[in-house]
Amino acid sequence: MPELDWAEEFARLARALGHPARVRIVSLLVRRNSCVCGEIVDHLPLAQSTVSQHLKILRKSGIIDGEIDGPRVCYWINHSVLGRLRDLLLRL
Amino acid sequence: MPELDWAEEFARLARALGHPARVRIVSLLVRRNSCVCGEIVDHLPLAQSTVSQHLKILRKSGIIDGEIDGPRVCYWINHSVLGRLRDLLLRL
DNA sequence: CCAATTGATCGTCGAATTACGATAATATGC
DNA sequence: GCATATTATCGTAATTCGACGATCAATTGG
Repeated sequence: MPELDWAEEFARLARALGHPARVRIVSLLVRRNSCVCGEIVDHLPLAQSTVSQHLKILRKSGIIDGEIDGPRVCYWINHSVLGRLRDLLLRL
Repeated sequence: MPELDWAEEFARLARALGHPARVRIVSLLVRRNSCVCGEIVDHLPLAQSTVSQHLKILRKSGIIDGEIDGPRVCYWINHSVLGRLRDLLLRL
């Protein structure tokens, strides 16, 4: 990852949270510590493929991490990245 | 404005800050208290019309307010809305 | 090894975003 | 009233987003 202007870094993180489905996913993961993809799909009124795309966007932003766990994929919050966003917002 | 699900409210505010130019505008206004449109344009590598569009997006989100001041338009941060976003992020 | 389960990826479509130049609107100052 | 300055809006083109169904890939259980 090349070094990023802070405004770009902030914008990238903000944009990752710029969709209600992604906000709900993050909120769910914050409350659950970790969650398998299928459970996340069950919590949203969206097709599995759509949720998968949102998960990909969140993962690319660094806000969540994921790992294969048997036939499933487990996701969780990357608290240091989320903390970074909070930090950037507080000192904006 | 109809009542909004909190995740949608959060997403709307996050999306408003989901572009580096808008982050820079907000940052400038935080530091300056208030600023006339022309000064904002001078701080960004973008055409006047593009900056005007970004200002409109920020105004629609509620994060900034604006008021005509002679032939100019003065913009400033709406701290209660920005505070609301901070609050939502902290208790996410 | 096969069928079933789980999740990612592909292809596609309509809608939204971002950028710009050109133009319109408004206020000021002469 | 008129020219100037300032900002918003319009029209447009290129790109990205968001949604879906269909399909592919990988793992598990039998």
